[in-house]
Amino acid sequence: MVATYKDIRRLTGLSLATISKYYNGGNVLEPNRELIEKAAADLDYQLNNVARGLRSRRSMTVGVILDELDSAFNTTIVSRMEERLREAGYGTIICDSRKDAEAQADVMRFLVGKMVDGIIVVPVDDDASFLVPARDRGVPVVAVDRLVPGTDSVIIDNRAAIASAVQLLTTAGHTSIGLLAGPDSTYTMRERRAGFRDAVQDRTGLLPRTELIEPEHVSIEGGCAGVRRLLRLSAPPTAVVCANYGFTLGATIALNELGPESRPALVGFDNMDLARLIRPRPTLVAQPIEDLAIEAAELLLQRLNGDGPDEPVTITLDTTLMIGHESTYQLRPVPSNGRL
Amino acid sequence: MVATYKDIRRLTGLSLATISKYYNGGNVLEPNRELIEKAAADLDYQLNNVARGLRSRRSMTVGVILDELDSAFNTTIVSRMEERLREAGYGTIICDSRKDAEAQADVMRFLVGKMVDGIIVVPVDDDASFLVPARDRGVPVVAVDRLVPGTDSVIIDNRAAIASAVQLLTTAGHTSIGLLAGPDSTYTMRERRAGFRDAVQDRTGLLPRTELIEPEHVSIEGGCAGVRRLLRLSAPPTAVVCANYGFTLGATIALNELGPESRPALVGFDNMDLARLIRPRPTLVAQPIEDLAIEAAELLLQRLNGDGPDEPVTITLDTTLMIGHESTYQLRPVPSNGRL
DNA sequence: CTGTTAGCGCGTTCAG
DNA sequence: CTGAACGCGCTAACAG
Repeated sequence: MVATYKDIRRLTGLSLATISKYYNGGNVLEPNRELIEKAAADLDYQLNNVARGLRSRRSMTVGVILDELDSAFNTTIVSRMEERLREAGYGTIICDSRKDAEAQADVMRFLVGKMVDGIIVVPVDDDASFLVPARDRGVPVVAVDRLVPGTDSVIIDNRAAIASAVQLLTTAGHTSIGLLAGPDSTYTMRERRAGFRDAVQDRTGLLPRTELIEPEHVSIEGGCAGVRRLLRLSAPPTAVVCANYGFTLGATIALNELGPESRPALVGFDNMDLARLIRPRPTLVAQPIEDLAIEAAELLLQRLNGDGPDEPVTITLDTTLMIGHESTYQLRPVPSNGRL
Repeated sequence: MVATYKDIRRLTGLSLATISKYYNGGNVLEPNRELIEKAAADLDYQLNNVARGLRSRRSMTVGVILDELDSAFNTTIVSRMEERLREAGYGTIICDSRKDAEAQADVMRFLVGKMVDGIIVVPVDDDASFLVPARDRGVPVVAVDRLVPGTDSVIIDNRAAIASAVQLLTTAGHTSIGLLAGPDSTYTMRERRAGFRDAVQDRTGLLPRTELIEPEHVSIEGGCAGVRRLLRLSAPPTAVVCANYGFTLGATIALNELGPESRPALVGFDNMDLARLIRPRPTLVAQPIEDLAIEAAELLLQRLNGDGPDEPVTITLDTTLMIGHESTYQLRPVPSNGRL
């Protein structure tokens, strides 16, 4: 049987109130303090945070809803959040929505029923109706990697991210650039695609040929298939930009099967470990994933302490272009059109 | 304010007991049932699992302690466990021990204080003393990927795993094989190293030269450094076996910098995604990571339902040797010594 | 500073 | 089948 205040009372003769005060930082006479500490040690006593939360209405746990668990992106997100949250005394309940809106709504109800004090979520799509249960109960929500109107959000500057990739390529002389991007239903994909269009138009003065934008299922397979499809075009692009990590993996796999001569330039997205594994060393748009997680956790903690901003805020972080081996972004042979 | 039974009572005129019964599968008269359902819908009522757990002494949450969060192995582990556990109604609190025994002990106390019903853990080392708080409170623990005496464990057959790699290499004619393995303090490393020794002796009739066993810091860097050190030996091995995923990555990186002629054969460990990214396609000892997670979750659920075996059990799963491009495991040039 | 008395939201006896 | 009463472990008023 696990020990409770009553057991400590039995051993010390003190009242429950005194014991409670001891555990809540109140002033307790030195001899009593010692009595309690001894009894607690003897009983191997452990505070019951559940009962405690019943009164204080704080479970000291937060829910984290990810759209998938086994991706490098979300792995880093979880890791950093858990670190920061537990530091602040919070437990982290993770839930995988598996990119399914219904599952996401289920999970939200599940977490609300678990009385979590706050929720961090990477939403599956733009439909924010799943947030209702949290709103109703005043549970603060922070969205990550998606802009959710009316809700605290921590995102990256997706348009600038893609623009930096396009700029690198156009500077290297590319004028025909393909993009591998997912459906517009996802915020990041929509933004990156728009960023691509704008940047290409901006840099080359032309609208990108629509064939160069390949809407694909967001996955490694999609990246493989997409790059192959791009290269089968009558006028294939000389460079390809990948709008996320899965596409980058897939495109790399597909390109590995090509000879170096016919290989287009490639700018990938995300994961930095990749840079060390693949030859030629890839050029990547690196997201500040850890900062994304830390900022989100910090923002939620502020809300939980009641000292956040009055209005919902949006925190936007910048990406970094990691230049790889030059063969990954330069034309080869290099028919420099004078831009470089 | 969030609704409680009392609010439902107010709207229905029923007693708390009846409402409780409704939510716990008891028989309630049809009209009353409808009353409750209507009131619950109006109030947007949500059962308070915390209060509920106070009495039932079940928090319906389990703790999962990993030695690191951002590794492909643990990512898969978490993903599958969360899936299975939530299916069974349990929330999953994840904690990262960061391969630190003290942090692990902290986390254990944290979880016990959170009244988790059970714990799944990938322990950092062989010291099982951190389990005491759980034992004291009768919280069932399942260890994953480590054999913990007296505790339910789900592991792979590490010796056989390495033996399969060695067998492949010796069959291909290799007699001088290096191993990249971590310190003996980790169960898996100890087992894989022992498996290596046994297998080499078994197959070649010789004890492996000790220089060929490189104890390294378990990391990508260790893999890089280890393989370079092996190749600098006066008589470098013609093949290298990696005892984990990090080493495999590191070794691959290091080998990428070598010309194909001087490149030793390589058998890696773990992650299957890797196989698709790297050229030449690597040969890998693939662990059934998902099964590891599922079996562990299943075992814990049994314990939570009180219908598990009387004694602690050990579940051992088998690995699969994934043959990559033949250049990754065959001698080149092939001085077949008649074994093949 | 300490003890007493009420609950927190819900589950579980018991009567009825 | 339903209702009243009590208790889960702890915190928050208030008195002393």
